This record gives sequence, C-alpha cells and structure tokens, in this order.
Amino acid sequence: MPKVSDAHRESRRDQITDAALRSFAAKGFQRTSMADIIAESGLSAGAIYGHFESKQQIAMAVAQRVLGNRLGELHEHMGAGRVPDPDQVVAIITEGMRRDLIDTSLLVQLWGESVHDEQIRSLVGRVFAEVTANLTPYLAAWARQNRGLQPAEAETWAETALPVILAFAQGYIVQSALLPGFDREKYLAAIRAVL
Amino acid sequence: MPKVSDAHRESRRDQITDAALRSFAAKGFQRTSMADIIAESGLSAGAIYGHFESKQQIAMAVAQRVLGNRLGELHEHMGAGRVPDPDQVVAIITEGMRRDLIDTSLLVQLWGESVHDEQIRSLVGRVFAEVTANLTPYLAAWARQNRGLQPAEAETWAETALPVILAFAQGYIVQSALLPGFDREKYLAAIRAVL
DNA sequence: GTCTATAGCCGGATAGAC
DNA sequence: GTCTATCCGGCTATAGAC
Repeated sequence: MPKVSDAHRESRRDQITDAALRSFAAKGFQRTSMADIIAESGLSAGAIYGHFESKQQIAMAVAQRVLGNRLGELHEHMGAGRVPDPDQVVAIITEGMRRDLIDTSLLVQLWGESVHDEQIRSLVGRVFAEVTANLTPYLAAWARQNRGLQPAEAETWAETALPVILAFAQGYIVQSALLPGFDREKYLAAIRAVL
Repeated sequence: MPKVSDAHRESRRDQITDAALRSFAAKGFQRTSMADIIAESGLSAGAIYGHFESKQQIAMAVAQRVLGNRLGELHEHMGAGRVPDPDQVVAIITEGMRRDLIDTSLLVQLWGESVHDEQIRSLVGRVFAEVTANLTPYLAAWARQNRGLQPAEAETWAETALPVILAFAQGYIVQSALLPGFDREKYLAAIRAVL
C-alpha cells in the first residue's frame, strides 16, 4: 500500500468515528442507526462499510477513543513522578471530562452496554485493569511519602484505598451525567473534606 | 369492575413484569424483544398488549420496581429514628442489592438508558430527589448527634457530605456490576477506613 | 381476555455501476 | 473507494377468531 493511501484511510476512519461519536452522544448507542451515522458523516453507506465491517466495529472504535482519552490523561499526570494528594488525583481524572462534557454521558452508556456486550465489556475491563495498574503504585508511593508507611504496608493500604478513589471518579461520572444541577467544585470540595 | 378482575389484572401485570425483568437482566433493555418477553412469560402477544400499551411501558414498570425496591429499603431503615454511622448507611443501601444480584447490572443499564430516554430519565431523577430528601435530614441528625454541630452547621455539613455518600453507593453499583472479582466486604471496609 | 397470524416498518448490510 | 438502490430479516403492534 502506498503512503498516501494509509494516511487517507486513517483520516477517513477518523471522520467516520467523529460522526459516530456525535451521533451516539446525541441519541445513544442503540438508538443511533447507520442512516444517522451516514448523514452525520456526509459519506455514503458503501464508503463507510469500506472502512468498518459493521456498526459494532464503529461502536468499538468510539468506545476506544472515549476510554483512551481518559487513560491518556491519567498516564500523562501519573507518569511524571510527582505524587499529588489523592483528592488531586480525582480532580485530575475529572478535569478532562469537564472539558468534554459529552464524555460522562457516553461513559455511563458504555457501562450500560458493557453489561451485555462481550466486546465492550472486555474493553471496559482492560481499561479498569490499566487504571488499577496505574493508581495502585501511585497510592503506595503517596502512603510511603506522606504517611511514613513501610513498602509492604503501603502496598496493602493502596489496595484498600483504590476502590474508594474509583468510587469518587465513578460517582463524578454518574452525578455529572444524570443530576441536573451538578456542581463540580462542590463535589471536589466534599471529597477534599472527607480525605 | 368486579373485585376478582382487579386482583387478576394486578397479578397478570406482575407476571408480565417478572418475565420482563428476567429478560432485561439476561439480554439488556434494548436487545430484549417482545418475543423474548412473550416466551419468558408463557403468555401471548395479545394477552400482554391487553395489559400494557407498549414495550416502553413494560420497561417503565420494571424500572419502577427495581428503583422502588431500593427506595423502600432506604425508607425502612432511615424512618425508624435510629441514626447509624454513614458507613453503615452505605452497607444498608448495598445490602438489598447483594440479595438481588440482578439489580446492580440493571441499575447500571437504567442509568445508561436514562441518558436518552425521557421517561426513564424523569423516573431516575425523581428517585435521586427522593434519596436526597431522605439522606440529607438523616446526615444532619447524625452530625448534630455525633459531632455536636448546631442545626444550621449540621445542615450545611449534610449537603456537603451527601454527594460523597451517593458516590460510595454509585461506586458499589458500578464496581459490583463490572469488576469480575469484586469483593463487597473489602469495599465496605475501605469506606469504613476513610470515614 | 387470550390466542394465532400477520401487517407494516425500519434497520443493517450488500450488489453493482462508476 | 465511493455512490445509489435495494434486499432481507426482525421488530412492534394489531386484527380477528374464539
């Protein structure tokens, strides 16, 4: 395959994924028809099926992008060797979601889908595993540094604390997606008060 | 209408709602067809449409039951005048879900649906409002009793604490529905450690 | 009230021309 | 690679006999 063709393929896939993401955000995964995606993308049925095998594959590409955005930001902030306080971690995780308001409602939908869609479930599972793999060592480092725990104790503490941090992120996602008057600052302040 | 007929109507509606709940739990709301509900109930299409106007109405009846179960238990435990510690509240809320394992995944699905389904969203919204109306006074009472706050301060404290308690419940729902090795005891212990 | 049978529609995916 | 036109399957809801 020639170089140009590869680049073109990628950009067409992006064009389709963009349109699908907008459509899913507007109508939901299942309620969105191929006709919707076709109209939103400005392409035709034939063009789209030349790049994706099925609607399911398009949904997977969208899910990968939404989840990948969140993972990317986590890596970015956790990889730098800095060890912020746990309430700051929640603020960091949710900061990206605030920018893309769209994402929290898509994430809630993804969870709902993943209950009965094999492919999405395994994708969501992998992301949970990766988040765990990232946060646990960070939490252990924080416990050593700020609580003076021994490495083994710190590890145990981190494993205990992890579900709580996850719950704060998940609570943010649910509440911001579903509660009409949700206030991000109040939510973060409440977490700060508890931790 | 004669008495017998009313009782019969109710029990038929329950029979249909039961079958629908099982079907939704097994396949998801959207993936479940009327044919599934018909087969699961042992009735016929005609019989079902004699009791419900549409599939949507059946979904609403199921949603009402799932959410109502949780609300009922909350009322039961909060109304008795006792003031358990906040971590016990989370244990109480999640206890009912543990019994019906089915419920957590149905709740996650309900959230997903409610993003784009008007009727379900308004139902979920009403339940959130009712939970808030129940928990806020309880939290204020707890703060007066166990932290010696004045009524006004206690009220403010309760409004701050509420989203955190909600997050713990929501985290439980998400994690128990989606994480393969989820351990209820560990989760509750982690919350106890934080509070 | 409940059954069987089916109308009528809409969705995903494909065929074939260009 | 992309378009238009269309097939085919499955879905919800109804009609009509009992």
